[in-house]
Formats: sequence, C-alpha cells, structure tokens
Amino acid sequence: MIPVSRELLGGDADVVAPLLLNKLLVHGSCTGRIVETEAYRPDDPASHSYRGQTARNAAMFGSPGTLYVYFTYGMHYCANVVTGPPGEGAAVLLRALVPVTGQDLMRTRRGGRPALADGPAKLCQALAIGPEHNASDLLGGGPIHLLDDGSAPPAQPLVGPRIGISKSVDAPWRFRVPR
DNA sequence: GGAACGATCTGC
DNA sequence: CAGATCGTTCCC
Repeated sequence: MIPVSRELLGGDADVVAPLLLNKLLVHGSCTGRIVETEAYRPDDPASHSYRGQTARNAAMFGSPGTLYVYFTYGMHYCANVVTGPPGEGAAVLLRALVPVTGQDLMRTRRGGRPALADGPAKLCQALAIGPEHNASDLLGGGPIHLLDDGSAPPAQPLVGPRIGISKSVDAPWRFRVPR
C-alpha cells in the first residue's frame, strides 16, 4: 500500500486517466476503488482550464497529484486529480468508486440511499470531499490520499465518450473497469 | 449590472 | 423527464 507516484501523474490526462483505474481513494475511515475516470486536457473546450487560469480553477494549474474540487449545478461537488506538468491545467475527473471500507459511514452520508459512489457528485458526498479540500495534495500529508495497493489497472479498460458535457462529446476520454 | 449555463442527482 | 439551486463566466 503505497502512494501513487507523482511521476505516474505527470503524463497527459488521457494517458493517466486509465492508469488511475483500480487505485484507491482514501479519506479517513472510508476507502473506494476508482472504477471510472474522465480526462480533461487543457486544449479541450470542455475543460475548466480551456480559457486559462481563474480563481475557481487555480488548483488545476498546480502540481500533479493536487486535488481539484469544483462546485456545480448549485449543489454538487466533483473531484479531480491534477495531471501533467505544473501549470499545464490538466486533470482527471473521478466518476465512480466501488466502496472498500467505511460503507456504513458512506451510506449515512448518502442519506441511506443504496447508490453510494457511482457518480462524480455521489462519490464526493460518500467520502465527504468538499471545497475545504480543494488544492490539497493527494500524495502527501493531506487528509485525502491516492494509494496503490498493487492492483494493476485493467489491461483492456472500457473506453467511451465523456458524459454530461456539450463540447467535444465524441472524444473517447472516459474509462471504466470492465465487469 | 445582468443573464445564461453548467464535468449532476433525485423523485415523479 | 424536469426541477433543484447558485457560483462562475461572459457580455453589455
């Protein structure tokens, strides 16, 4: 059980996104295995970084391994892992986790609903990831950790178009662990 | 200063 | 399938 290497996260977002599959996201007693990711490159019109750095997306321009949390639809938070060299503005959206530890707490945080972390906003709610965690380091002494337990990413991840965006909808930058 | 629009989720 | 709900961005 070791932190994901910063080197691994230094590549292009669409290369790193499938490599994050099967890694673990840990916050306190709650752990989830990452089973769906989505790449956002800086040259992508659908990326928050496309129009340059702003107060909202500043964390995206940090070092690889930085957590970028954003608020959307007036009620939801979503979590990204910053990738690429510092200042580039690339990230991988975490879209789904399979709960590994802390299911009871996750269920409580999810209001008793059965779906715990199978969506980008749901996983933030389940792991209690919020704006206070924006720009924290996932590979260091921060509250949230990105860990490698030795499980390899899938040899043949399912690849498809991204979801919930209106630009670059055809780019095959969504990755999933096959079941 | 104002309006439009979301990297979503839920309940009907 | 539409409503919730508000920060960010962009345009005037």
